[in-house]
Amino acid sequence: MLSDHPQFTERHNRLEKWRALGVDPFGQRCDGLMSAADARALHVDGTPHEGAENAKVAGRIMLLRDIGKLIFITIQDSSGRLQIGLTKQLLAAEWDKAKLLELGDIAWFAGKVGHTNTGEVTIWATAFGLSTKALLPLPDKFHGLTDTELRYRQRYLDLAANPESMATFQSRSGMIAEIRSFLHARKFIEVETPMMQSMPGGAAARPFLTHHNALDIDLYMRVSPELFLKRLLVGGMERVFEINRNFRNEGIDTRHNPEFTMLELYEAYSDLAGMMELTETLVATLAKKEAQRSGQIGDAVVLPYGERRINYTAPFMRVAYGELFATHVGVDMKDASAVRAAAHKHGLANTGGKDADVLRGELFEHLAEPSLKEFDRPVFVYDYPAGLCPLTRRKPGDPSLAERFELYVAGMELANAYTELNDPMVQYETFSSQLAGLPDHESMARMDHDFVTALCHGMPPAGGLGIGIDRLIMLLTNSTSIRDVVLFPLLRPAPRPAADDPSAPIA
RNA sequence: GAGGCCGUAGCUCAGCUGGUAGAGCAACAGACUUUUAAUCUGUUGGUCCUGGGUUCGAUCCCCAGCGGCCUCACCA
Repeated sequence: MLSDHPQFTERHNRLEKWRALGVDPFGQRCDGLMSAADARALHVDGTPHEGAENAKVAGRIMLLRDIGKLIFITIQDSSGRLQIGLTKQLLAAEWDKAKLLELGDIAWFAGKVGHTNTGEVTIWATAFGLSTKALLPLPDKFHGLTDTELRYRQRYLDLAANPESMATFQSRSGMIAEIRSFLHARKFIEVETPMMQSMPGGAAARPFLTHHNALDIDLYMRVSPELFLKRLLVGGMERVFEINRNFRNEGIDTRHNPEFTMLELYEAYSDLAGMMELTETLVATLAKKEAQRSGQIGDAVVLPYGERRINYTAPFMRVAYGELFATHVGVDMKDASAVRAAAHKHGLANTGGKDADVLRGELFEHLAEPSLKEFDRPVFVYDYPAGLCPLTRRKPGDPSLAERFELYVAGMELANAYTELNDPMVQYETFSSQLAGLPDHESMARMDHDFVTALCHGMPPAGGLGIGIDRLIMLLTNSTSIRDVVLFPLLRPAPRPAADDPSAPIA
């Protein structure tokens, strides 16, 4: 049984009626189509009721009003919706087929673009055909699909029935194209580095483990492309970027999906300041395009996000890590004993065994980071404690600080950038001390000898930047859950229907 | 991993101090040549998430499980 849906049989009967009329219900190629939006644009002031220009469109039947010898159908394609009028008078011999069309079917229509008595732009069909018979019905034609679980599990229904969802993913695609074109204009080249790695590095995150049969080795899904992209700097690719998936075996919530898309880029001879300029320009540019798309005019770029409105007009705010720390923890970050006392006071466990910078990081996360969601502008936080950033160059004149910033928008970490560390000896020692002090899953990075070797050959001074693409899309499309900007977010597998044989082999 | 909320027809949702369920849309039969979520007449459709318990009786109360959402924890 293909489907136990209660309407499947009725629709299958309808399919047989099409066959009886000599029509292949799973159609074929259709030439000369235009989009519904383009067809609509053929209707201008002065166009007569019955129309002047010819158009041919195809799409899914979303609404159908059968008034006897006249049928109004609203089709939807990726450009939007358009009304088709089918009359017995114009279609004569094809009328039996017109009466067979039903909601959810995919069909094409050709005719002149006119309008109805009430002014609705309408193609008065003189020819049409079934492109694909739908054997299952669409969700409620008015309410769409609201069940969040079904929206994620059956995204095709969400896209077909909920125009806002389609719009979000169209925006996503457009924004990623913008990012590529922005970087190409700045002479970056796009590369792809391994997603399956024998040693996961570049970020302190739990990896997924998998296995290669022929080589009989375990492999990790990457948590970051960083160490490979830097090898490319050593090789002479001076400006590289990758937009691709990272995989982190951690919790799932509104801001985290186990696989997520990162933009990571490296620019030789640049530094943290260069990355800040690039980030600010890129994010402000994208926000401006989105604001224009939604009809905003003028120089200010303000986009809604949940309950608040974020102003993306450059320059963004800039605040030193230590400044936020002093304000919210109430202690000078450089005063190690005061930091330890503060950690103890705020009940952080095992204060004794931890590195002082780890304590600083924890205090910051608990006390300072929450305040970042109060800002209605993007804010760069810079000058991080060096111990939290093993792949980052120290600040000239203050080795306790690292040349790093994070960009926070609406309290979300959106971007992370560094002046990259390129001293192989410092790198080696940092790796070593990180591995010695902490359990594996907490270590900031694992020892990667080949990476150290690469640095020995010389990596140019560089700035590096990572931007969480999903989060960026969330902010710009006003989506408060990452699952609304990831087409197929990870869910627990749906329970297997009882009728299925649980021992059936998986293809 | 912890807490809160939720799960009723294909979809969107009502309902009940405990007495085995309703509406709209969709579907089916019919009417209709200018509709706009078309309208009108008639009809079909339910493991009230699953399994226990309490009770004369559970969709409703209790416990456990499954799934989802939210908050927190985890988290370059």
